[in-house]
Amino acid sequence: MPELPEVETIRRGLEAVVLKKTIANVLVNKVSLRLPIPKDLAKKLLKQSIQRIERRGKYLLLKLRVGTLIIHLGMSGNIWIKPKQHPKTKHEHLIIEFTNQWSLRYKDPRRFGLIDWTDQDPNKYQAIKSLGIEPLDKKFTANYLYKIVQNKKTVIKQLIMDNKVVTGIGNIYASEVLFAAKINPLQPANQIPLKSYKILVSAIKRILLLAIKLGGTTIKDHTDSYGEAGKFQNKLQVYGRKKQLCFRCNTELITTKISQRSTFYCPRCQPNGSSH
DNA sequence: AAAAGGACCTGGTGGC
DNA sequence: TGCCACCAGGTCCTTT
Repeated sequence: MPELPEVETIRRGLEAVVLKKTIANVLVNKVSLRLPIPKDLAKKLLKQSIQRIERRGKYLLLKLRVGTLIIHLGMSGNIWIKPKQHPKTKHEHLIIEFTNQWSLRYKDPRRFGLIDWTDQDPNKYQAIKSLGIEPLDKKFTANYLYKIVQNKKTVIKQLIMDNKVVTGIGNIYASEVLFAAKINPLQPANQIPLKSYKILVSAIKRILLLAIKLGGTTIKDHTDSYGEAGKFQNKLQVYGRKKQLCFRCNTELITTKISQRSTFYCPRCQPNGSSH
């Protein structure tokens, strides 16, 4: 479910409540996520406090005085802050209780997410060290993408969703940024001129920043850490608008699959063959 | 080496 | 009401 703006929304919400609070109790569900939750996690966390909360792509890094808790929300994950006495609900796989009245609840019905622990620099952690550049980093530029693309035949939508190239853009925002840049999602990446990459890169930055500002996109169940829905779904131009008309030119939008993921675009605003 | 396809899961929806 | 097929904000592994 969550892409960069949703994860960032959750990061900011957590930061406001749990920073520097002492951990009094930890409850771990035994079921496996993408990996098993470390058996000794409670021991590692107990009596510590979270010093900083960072984000790398779609990963949250909760940095303690000793070690880092690494969290990924997969497709259906969320983190809520609830009063400790609030009854445990289904699929809450990790509950961290603080010495005050609050608790952090990690919930992930589909269990594609990840909860892990590292004593080392998290940038050396397997899943994180292979990540590409952050899209909101100044070093993420048209020239950067253009250079990478020269030996890639993949279609542009797959390229911008490739976490090794640029991390954090998922299925919703991929369709949205390509519409904004008037690039057809099926266009081979190496056929797109630099000029179009400039438009694309600025569309990516602009749309991600706006989505963060609006608290992310709530299609089904994304919320911030207090349970509030996002507002970017009201700004979606193509994603989820099956058989509806383009807001810009009134043409019926096309829905297709690219590597098994639903893809939406306007055949008139985003013609194939001409990337502008 | 790169690309395609399947696997991993639960839950919601729409058709019959 | 039930059953079934299909869909979903992601990643990883195997096969071509």
